[in-house]
Amino acid sequence: MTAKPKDRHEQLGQVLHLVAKAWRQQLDGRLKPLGLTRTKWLALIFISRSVGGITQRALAEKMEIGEPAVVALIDRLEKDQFIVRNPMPGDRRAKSLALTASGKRLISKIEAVAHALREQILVGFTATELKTTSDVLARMKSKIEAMQ
Amino acid sequence: MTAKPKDRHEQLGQVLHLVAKAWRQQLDGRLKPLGLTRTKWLALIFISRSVGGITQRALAEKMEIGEPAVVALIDRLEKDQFIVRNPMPGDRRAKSLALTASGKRLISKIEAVAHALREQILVGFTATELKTTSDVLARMKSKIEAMQ
DNA sequence: GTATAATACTTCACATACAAACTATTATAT
DNA sequence: ATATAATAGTTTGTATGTGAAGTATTATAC
Repeated sequence: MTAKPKDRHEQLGQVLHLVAKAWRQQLDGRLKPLGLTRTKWLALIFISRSVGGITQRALAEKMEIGEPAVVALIDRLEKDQFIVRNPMPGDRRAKSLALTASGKRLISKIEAVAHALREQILVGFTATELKTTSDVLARMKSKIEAMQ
Repeated sequence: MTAKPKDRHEQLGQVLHLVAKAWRQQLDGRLKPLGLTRTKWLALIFISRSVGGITQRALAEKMEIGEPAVVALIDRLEKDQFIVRNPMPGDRRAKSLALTASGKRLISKIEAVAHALREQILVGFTATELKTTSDVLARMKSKIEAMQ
């Protein structure tokens, strides 16, 4: 009795989670000296990449966390003086998040560290391997998301 | 100017995290009707797979979380009556974790749900694709872990 | 054989997530 | 035009994580 193809990949899900976790932990470790936690640097990156301000609602969606989590997160980042809540022109309900000068200074350091780590991790794989992996992961993501 | 190979895979890290997250969220959603959270069902699986009891320290290592997190987790699982803390023969410092009858009943349901989801996600990929992806992810994990 | 170090668990303070309920504002339906 | 919906943000309660410090027990060094 030969195992079905899929059975030979029972560990794939496990490995997937472990790699993702290890990657995050490496990045966390390297950004910690800058006084940043994962949630904080992720938020800073999303805010910096948005042009003309971003609402808390939009940030919550990009980060795939809830609005209450964003409220607390923004509270902390504001206390750190990395960002500010500005009024949103045309909608008095919403707030427009923006980096402070101090926050902007951080961003380039964050991006540099993330880029260096990615290079370190991806070196040594063939273009074909990386392409297949990217494709498979992207298709898996679509498939999972299609499950509602 | 052509992009270097690695630059074409800048999104790989992002996709990797998003797939892992989507997968976890699907599983979370399916196990929620059983009254379980991710941390709880993960702990139950590790405990059930250990023969002859497992210490909190060992569980923390398998789950890759800290000991204080395990203490709180075991408190909750004990309150749910899924597990019990037994004295560890030969070492009065340690506790031996074991499933209750109720906990054992849960395990088969958890494993069935996880297996069904994995099947759903992995169907439609070729054996080659899955093998390459598994290999790449496993090598990435080793490489990251070798960074200390 | 006792001082010291390591180990297993716990507690505390805090960061971070979710769900549900609340407030203020804006949009929609009639 | 006003009653009703939806939206943006907040608050609250609970679950879950980390780091630092504490307690009890076991192992090690001399």
